[in-house]
Amino acid sequence: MSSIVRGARARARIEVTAAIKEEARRQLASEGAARLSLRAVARELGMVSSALYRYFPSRDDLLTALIIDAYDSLGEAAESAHARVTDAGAAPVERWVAVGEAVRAWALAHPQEYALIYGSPVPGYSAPQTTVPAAARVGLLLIGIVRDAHQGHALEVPLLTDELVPEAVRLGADLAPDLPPGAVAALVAAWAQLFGLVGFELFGQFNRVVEEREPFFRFAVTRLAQEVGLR
Amino acid sequence: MSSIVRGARARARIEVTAAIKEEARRQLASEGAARLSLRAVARELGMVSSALYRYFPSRDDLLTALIIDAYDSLGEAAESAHARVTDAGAAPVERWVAVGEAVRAWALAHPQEYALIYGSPVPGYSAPQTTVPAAARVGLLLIGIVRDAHQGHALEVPLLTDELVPEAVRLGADLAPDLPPGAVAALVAAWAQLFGLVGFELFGQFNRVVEEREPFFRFAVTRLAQEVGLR
DNA sequence: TGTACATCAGTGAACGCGCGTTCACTGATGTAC
DNA sequence: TGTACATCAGTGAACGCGCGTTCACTGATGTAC
Repeated sequence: MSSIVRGARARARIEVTAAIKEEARRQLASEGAARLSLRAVARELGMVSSALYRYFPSRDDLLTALIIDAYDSLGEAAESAHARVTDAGAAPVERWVAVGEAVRAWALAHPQEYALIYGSPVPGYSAPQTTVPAAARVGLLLIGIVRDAHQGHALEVPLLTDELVPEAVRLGADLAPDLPPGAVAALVAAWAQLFGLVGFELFGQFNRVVEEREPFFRFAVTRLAQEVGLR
Repeated sequence: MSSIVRGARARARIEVTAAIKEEARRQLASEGAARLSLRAVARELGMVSSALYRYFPSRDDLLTALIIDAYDSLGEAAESAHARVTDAGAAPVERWVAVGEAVRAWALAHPQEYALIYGSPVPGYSAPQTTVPAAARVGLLLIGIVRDAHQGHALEVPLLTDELVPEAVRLGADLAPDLPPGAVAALVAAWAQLFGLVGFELFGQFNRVVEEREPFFRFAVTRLAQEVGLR
């Protein structure tokens, strides 16, 4: 069966599945993940709650689908921002900053979806392995930037402490065997710190502290790029 | 009335209030903030749920009390770790690292309380101003370390970008008028980034990525200290 | 020191609500011959 | 092309559960005289 010619059933299934996720995302935005309710989603769609079970075997499976979508949506936003500046010939630092700013912009535009993937875990729910590839996209993008800088001999490799050498070597072998371990270790730290900046702004820790958030973020994320060794 | 000689009522009130918070904290640890239930707390204490209303006018007020306690508990842990190394004559970088490690250790020991204060906001709840002083303790500690380094002429003041100067000046005036604005801006960024490292570890982003977490954290938090200008 | 009254912690029933999930069913869509 | 049967989306009722909050009450503790 081609992917275009389809029976009414197959087409309807795709559309209804999309509508369920869309409505669930809407409720996520106003209520948060903990209060996401299958019954409320069904009600809003004019269905009976038990009908949702034709599409998602349980509430957790719906959550998982939303999580994967959120990672993918964020990943796509970051990737396309990165592609835009790369095509314009931007240097590694600018590419790093562009990714950082895309992550921040996406987070501000989708706060509850951001909370779903980078906030406190939903109690009683543990994300299955299926979320891993989508979750890795931003990280891979950052690795790619550092790799390009390294290949262009434009990477100042961060120094390691003795104590971290074995773990840095292991990390390097896992994530980017072609990069110096010091760069990989600094990169992983910067990756976590980037989301620290975004989370603090989004979750209100900057209220009554930082006011001009855009320039502040640009300042901080540029310094992160330099920390990793980009110039 | 002295604070020691008290009637049975006053003493009982203090004890019961403490018992309610303690049990609530226990439930927080196993269920998370969103599932914290007054009825469950009362049940566990052998009381009737309506009796809790003699102590906390609503669920949100209980949450607020837990939030303040959590900030204070974290603040105390950080302050006493800091005092310990300071008394031993540690340099600013070591003091910074000690505070960072205390924050991480507290977070690992109290994950749900950490999530309550630094994780995604609880939907429908907004923290009142009463939480502010407790929330500021770690930040003030970090400012103090940078101030001491500056007074001892051991601070390498971070450079500002032109675009951030006005905000950095404002931040400086607000938080530490005696410090150079560049140091304050870098400090605020490092503060957010510190919690980014802790949050990523705690909320599972480091699973299957970073394995030797203690040396990794020490590496990253030491670099943060250097970023701020500590030597 | 004893008594009358005021305070207040805790009870138990109730209100009104929402939730996830199961199950037997109806009726429309799809498939094999 | 037409018919018999299989598939499956959606229904409606039900199960069993938990929640926050209010309210009139009882009885112990505290206070004033």
